[in-house]
Amino acid sequence: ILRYSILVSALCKQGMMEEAEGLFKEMNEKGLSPDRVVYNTLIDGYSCLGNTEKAFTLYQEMERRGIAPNVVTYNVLIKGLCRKHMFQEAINLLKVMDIVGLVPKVVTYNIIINGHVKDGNIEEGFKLFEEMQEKGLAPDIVTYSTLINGLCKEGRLHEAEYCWKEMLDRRIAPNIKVYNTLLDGHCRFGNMQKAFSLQRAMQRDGFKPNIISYNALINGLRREGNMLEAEDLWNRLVDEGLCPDVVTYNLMIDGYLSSGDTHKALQLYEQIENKGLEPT
RNA sequence: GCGUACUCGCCUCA
Repeated sequence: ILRYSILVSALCKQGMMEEAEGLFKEMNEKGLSPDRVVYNTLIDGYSCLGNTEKAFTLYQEMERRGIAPNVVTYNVLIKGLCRKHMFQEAINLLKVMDIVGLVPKVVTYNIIINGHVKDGNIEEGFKLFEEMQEKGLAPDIVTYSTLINGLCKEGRLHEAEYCWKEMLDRRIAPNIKVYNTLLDGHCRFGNMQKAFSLQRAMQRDGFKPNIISYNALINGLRREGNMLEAEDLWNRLVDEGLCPDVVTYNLMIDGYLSSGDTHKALQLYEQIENKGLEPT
């Protein structure tokens, strides 16, 4: 059953639900009854694909078979609802949890807050941020990162920095993801000076910029039409042992095309053969 | 063994 659940999880992450269902059937036929983890995994798979109906069908099925949903079950259901912007339904599930005696975790709130952020409604996110604390749940690094991300995406960088400081005041140690979030915020709104100084700060703090950090910076330069500096960064990341990924290629190709450098764009396009595809 | 945050695009929602 452990092997199955690992396999099912891998398939769900790839969105290969037919295959996952196949394994699920196979388990049933072999008389191995899928446990809660397997159900949660499948429900999560469908939630990620936006198939809420199927997710809820499985939820009902597990209840019918006497497998009690746990917090993770509700978390993944809530995630699916948030993805479809069904926030009221998500809140209703919180109530259901309460009725069945399950206590939402920080993760549960983080999921909903992120849903609001992706929906462009950060104010709702802050309301939940308050609410979770009233319930005695302490925001963690993901909570802060989610809120900082929301503020950054709206160009509210001062508030993002304030939020960042509050996080540090609470003795929550930053990680590379939060640094990248803020870094991208500065890049996105044209403050490359700040972005580079933040990059230095993260290094001082012991975090080596990763490919995501570089992509954010390159994207900022690309927006400014500064492909020369973008190339410098490309070289630097390679020097540091990082490998440009599909995103890096897409950004550079797009930048070269915008600046009319079709040749360079084509060169990169050809190099990409060994990798994944490119949109734009 | 399952769930939450960061970069281009896609998908999804309205």
